[in-house]
Amino acid sequence: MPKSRLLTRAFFDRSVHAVAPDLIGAALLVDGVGGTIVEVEAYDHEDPAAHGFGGRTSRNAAMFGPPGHAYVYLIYGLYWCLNFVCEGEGVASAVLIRALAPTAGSALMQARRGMHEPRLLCAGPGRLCQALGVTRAHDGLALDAPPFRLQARSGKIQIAVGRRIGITKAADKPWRYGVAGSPFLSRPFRA
DNA sequence: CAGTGGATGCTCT
DNA sequence: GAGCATCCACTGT
Repeated sequence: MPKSRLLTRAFFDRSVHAVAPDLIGAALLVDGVGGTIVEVEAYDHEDPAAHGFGGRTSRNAAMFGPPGHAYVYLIYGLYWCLNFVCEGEGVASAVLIRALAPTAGSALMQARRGMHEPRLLCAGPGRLCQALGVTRAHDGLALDAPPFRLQARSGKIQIAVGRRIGITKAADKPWRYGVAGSPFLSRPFRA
């Protein structure tokens, strides 16, 4: 087994704009199922597009909790989205996990998704939560303990930057990060 | 390929 | 009651 550094709270207790690109290439497993993170977006506490911007509510409570924990919410009444809480407790900044390159548990992911094309198993925030079985039950859970397992990126990689997807407020901010050439992105990065 | 619209339900105003 | 950090099926080139 190659040695691997697990991501703990200290990793997330930094600016969300530093954490987000550092998550590209990291391994994310939930109950042993998952893959390599290839796309994320940063949402900071002064960001009108961020759920925590308007203050604490019952939905976004986990965003105001300690760093290194999950914030999971339901979007469009249909799909779950997984975030990693960053910066200090009470700051309400988080990284949205948008796409993985599947590496573990593909059969289970295919069954959960009801489809078989590897490229689309985890290509999008809703899709990857469906594939990994992430639901409201994971909201507020620590990321350095089961069912989560997060391993730091080992090698050096080239990280692409672009505008965030699917939002109307602060849509011009270049806070989307990813692996430019990956076939597992929710959408390609513009050249 | 690109573009459009429906599904579906929770949260906040 | 409006809006939503989405996805899929379907249309038309």
